[in-house]
Amino acid sequence: MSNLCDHWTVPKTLPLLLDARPICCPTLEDPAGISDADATALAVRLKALADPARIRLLSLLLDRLGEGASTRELAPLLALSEPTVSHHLHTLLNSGLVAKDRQGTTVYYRVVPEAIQAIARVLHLTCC
Amino acid sequence: MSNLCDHWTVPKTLPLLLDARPICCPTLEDPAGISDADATALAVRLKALADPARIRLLSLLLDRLGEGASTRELAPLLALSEPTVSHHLHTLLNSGLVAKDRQGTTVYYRVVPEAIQAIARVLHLTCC
DNA sequence: ACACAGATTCGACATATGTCAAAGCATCGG
DNA sequence: CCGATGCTTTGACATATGTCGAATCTGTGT
Repeated sequence: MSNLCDHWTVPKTLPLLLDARPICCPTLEDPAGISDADATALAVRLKALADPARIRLLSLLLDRLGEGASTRELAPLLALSEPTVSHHLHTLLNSGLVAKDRQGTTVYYRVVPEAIQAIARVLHLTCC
Repeated sequence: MSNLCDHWTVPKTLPLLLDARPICCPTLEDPAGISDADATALAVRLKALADPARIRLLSLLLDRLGEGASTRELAPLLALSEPTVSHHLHTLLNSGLVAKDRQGTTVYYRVVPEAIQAIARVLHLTCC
């Protein structure tokens, strides 16, 4: 379990880390506040996190930080079908919150803690 | 503007602060990870945050930390109708992210930084 | 009581989202 | 090459969400 190769697929759709710009940027005098593009980019990440099933999924993956877990393994723990779990994992993958690594026929997903930290940092900087 | 009375309405539907339990709670041996109830509670807050319009709304309110702003004032800045802005403010209010204070006929909304900090803390503790 | 200004609620609509069963892919072992 | 195993995609469906115009409500002043 510990000697898996490190072929973790980094998602391409979104950068791994946000550029940590807070929601309220004091140096900008932009009267409209944060830009629509920045707001949308942040919303995409938050949306990926904002679902009970995906939060429980992340929770389970955080318990298996080194190894990761497969769709087949996760589905019964969430009492959801495999297609549904696959769909949620896809969402998490697209937003950079998890990475995947194919090991033969089974695909292992693991959490990407830096991505969660990045969101936490944005929110923290917003209200420091 | 600075001598407004402090009648800010604290929302009743959700506690002001989360109980700051991380997504992965190492002290629990719960095989199913975070409980469904906790996951849903966290998801409700994140969902409130996970929308571009509401993020921009918070951004604008963060620029007026002391005074707050009204629906009428905010709607043109977002290029949205007043009912829509009212709806978003209601969502933010219900999740504890903003508070409101009626001053005559106009209602002033202000951000509740502690609520955002609480979410940031949960995410930070999750991946520390 | 009345009219007005501001905010919210209502009704309607289009779109997005979560879910599953069934079908389709991909990889490994004979 | 073929079957078995695990994962994903597709199609369908119900529900949730964002948006607006119109109607309604709430408080202020005359």
